[in-house]
Amino acid sequence: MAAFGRRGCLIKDLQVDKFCDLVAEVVKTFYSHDTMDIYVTDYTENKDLFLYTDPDDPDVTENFGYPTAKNWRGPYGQITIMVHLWEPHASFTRLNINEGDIVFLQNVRPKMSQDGKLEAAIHQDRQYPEKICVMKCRDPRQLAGLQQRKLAWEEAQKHKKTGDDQNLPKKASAKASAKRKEKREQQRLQKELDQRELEEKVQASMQKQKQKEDTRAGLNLHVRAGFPDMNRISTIQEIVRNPYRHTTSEEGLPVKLPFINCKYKSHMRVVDMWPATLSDFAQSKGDPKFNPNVSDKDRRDGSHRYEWNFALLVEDAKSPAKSADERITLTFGNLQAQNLLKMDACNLKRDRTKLKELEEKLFILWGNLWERKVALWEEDRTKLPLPSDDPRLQLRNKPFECVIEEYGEPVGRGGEPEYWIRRFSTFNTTIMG
DNA sequence: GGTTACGGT
Repeated sequence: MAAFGRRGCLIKDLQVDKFCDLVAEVVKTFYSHDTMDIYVTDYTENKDLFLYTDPDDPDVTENFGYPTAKNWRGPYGQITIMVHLWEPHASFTRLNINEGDIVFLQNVRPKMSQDGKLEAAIHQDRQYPEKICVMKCRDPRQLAGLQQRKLAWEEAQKHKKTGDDQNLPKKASAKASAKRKEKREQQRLQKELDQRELEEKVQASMQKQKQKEDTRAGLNLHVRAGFPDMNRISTIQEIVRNPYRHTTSEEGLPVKLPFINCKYKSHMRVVDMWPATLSDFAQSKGDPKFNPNVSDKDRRDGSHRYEWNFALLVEDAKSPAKSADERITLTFGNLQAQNLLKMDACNLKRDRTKLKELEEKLFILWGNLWERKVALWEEDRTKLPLPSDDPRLQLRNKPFECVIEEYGEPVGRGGEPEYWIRRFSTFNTTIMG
């Protein structure tokens, strides 16, 4: 995965041929057969950019021989750069990005146009031809900086029009000067306060926005996933076929790794679970059936030491799985389950209160899936999993956002494992009770 | 790898 914001910079700092990443607002798009131009701004000024003049600005009486943009709707000034997109970025952008969107642009290559105006291009990645370097930003922290610069720019434009900064006296006594200094200091403090307030407001509004989008996407707001700045949503296919598993050995031979330690952000729906008895979701470490390598210590106090041990079968929120390879199993050991449930394992066969609590928590996650699983079995011995849109299932559950962690489980005794099993679980994902 | 602050497909 590309390092996020490694070469992040602002339009004001762009230099020809110095690759960089930008977070910017799309103000205009134009496409033609297999390329696309996007005009983006991050509300910082670069004097090498094309000057878009405001036709309503009385100060602009002539354009000094520069071309004007007649139908330009703003923003005016030198804060917008044209970025020329080559495939595959062009198609992706044409389908997924609209004017007004905030985008994260990777590997932007600034260049000079023939008439000396700063422009940029995103070329096809030679090493990974499928890689898309245009992403829509949703994350509050990434958006906040841009929003602040936008507000600051708009504020500055307003002042420019009313001419506030021209009312300062040209000459002043020392006393007046000191007074002005004090006033400036006050203004500075006030500005700092305003800024902090603004930041909080932006944060709050972004969070609200994210919630709104999640609601629109039909996501379960009671399940919270960490890493809010990870906004690339992976599908099961992408996770299963992670291209980074294919690599090269020291001898230069192709190698397929059994697993990769990495994390994905996903939108998932639960379609089955294991084991088939809810009270078996926690197991005693002293039980040799569950823990074959049970130690004397475990056996001694085993009856009091319980661990979570269950699995969930999930599929993509957007597309009901057509085949088994469009689903993955999430495995929950003690740590992952504690994080998901915010509950400690215990003897669920004895503690009915905890069992009820678990049932209620998991209901939030999987809706009526459990009761349908039980009912279908009792009706005519129908077993899950079924396709999630199977009418018999009458499934009423909401997909949720989660961080999925991929890891390898070593198999074999002694030091060197004989082989590894590729496993998935959730990470930093919690059911909010 | 395409031409000029439009063109709006």
